[in-house]
Amino acid sequence: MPELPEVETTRRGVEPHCLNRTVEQVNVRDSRLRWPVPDMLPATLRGQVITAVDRRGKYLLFRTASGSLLVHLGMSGSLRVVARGDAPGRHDHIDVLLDGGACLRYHDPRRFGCFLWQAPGQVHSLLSHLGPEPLSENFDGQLLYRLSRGRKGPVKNFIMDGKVVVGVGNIYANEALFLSGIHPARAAGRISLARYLRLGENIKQVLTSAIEQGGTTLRDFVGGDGKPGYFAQQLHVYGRSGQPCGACGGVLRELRLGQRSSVYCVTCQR
DNA sequence: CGCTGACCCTGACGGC
DNA sequence: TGCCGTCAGGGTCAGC
Repeated sequence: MPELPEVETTRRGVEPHCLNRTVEQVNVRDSRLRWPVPDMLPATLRGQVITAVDRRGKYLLFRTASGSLLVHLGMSGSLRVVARGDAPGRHDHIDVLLDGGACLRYHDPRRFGCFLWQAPGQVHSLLSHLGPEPLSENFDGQLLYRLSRGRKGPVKNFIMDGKVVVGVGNIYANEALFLSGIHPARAAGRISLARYLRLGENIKQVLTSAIEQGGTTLRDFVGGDGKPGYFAQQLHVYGRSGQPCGACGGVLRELRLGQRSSVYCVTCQR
């Protein structure tokens, strides 16, 4: 479900309800996520004050003095604030009860997400090898150009590699490549600096725009405040295979790269 | 080191 | 109506 804009939308939605709140209780109804929810997590988190809600790539970090709750939403996860006493539904696996009456509820049908603990002063191994944030000054086309030299794999897989840059998932990879006029299957190492500079800017632009729109709602994504995102209306290629290209009118084609669908325009993208 | 494919899991959807 | 195959926004890991 979520790419970086959806995770950031979730972060912004839940942050006001969590900041400076004390965790009163953690209820784990199903611990079988991507990795099991640690047995120690509820007791460790109980009584702690949430001092910040941060994001690293597609991970959310709920900071406390004794460590951080590390949450990933996987493909189908969502985190919402509900009223305490709101009955949990199917796939509502975890509740974090906060003082003041709010409840942070983790929902994840496919259970590809995770709910883990990061010790204070440490960086979890899941985060330690991540590349730069795409919206930071540490990321640009220069970086893409430098890291891509000699690489034969498709550029789409390259920009979705979390060791290169975090947060670029299938939707926005497709969109950024379209905006940049780059064919998704082109070998990453055979793209010029000038084109990577454009791609870097377009990645920033498409992610920023999606965040402003509250993310892309496909199926049932909702942000932390329960509202859907509106970016889907602006998608140029994702989910539009067989439809006309908005730029040239040609029919958009689809191919599979790394087990993921890639939609592109044969005329506009080379 | 880079790349490919299997795998984790449930649900929605299309074809028959 | 039901069964079956396919696909879905994530990422890790093994193997070559």
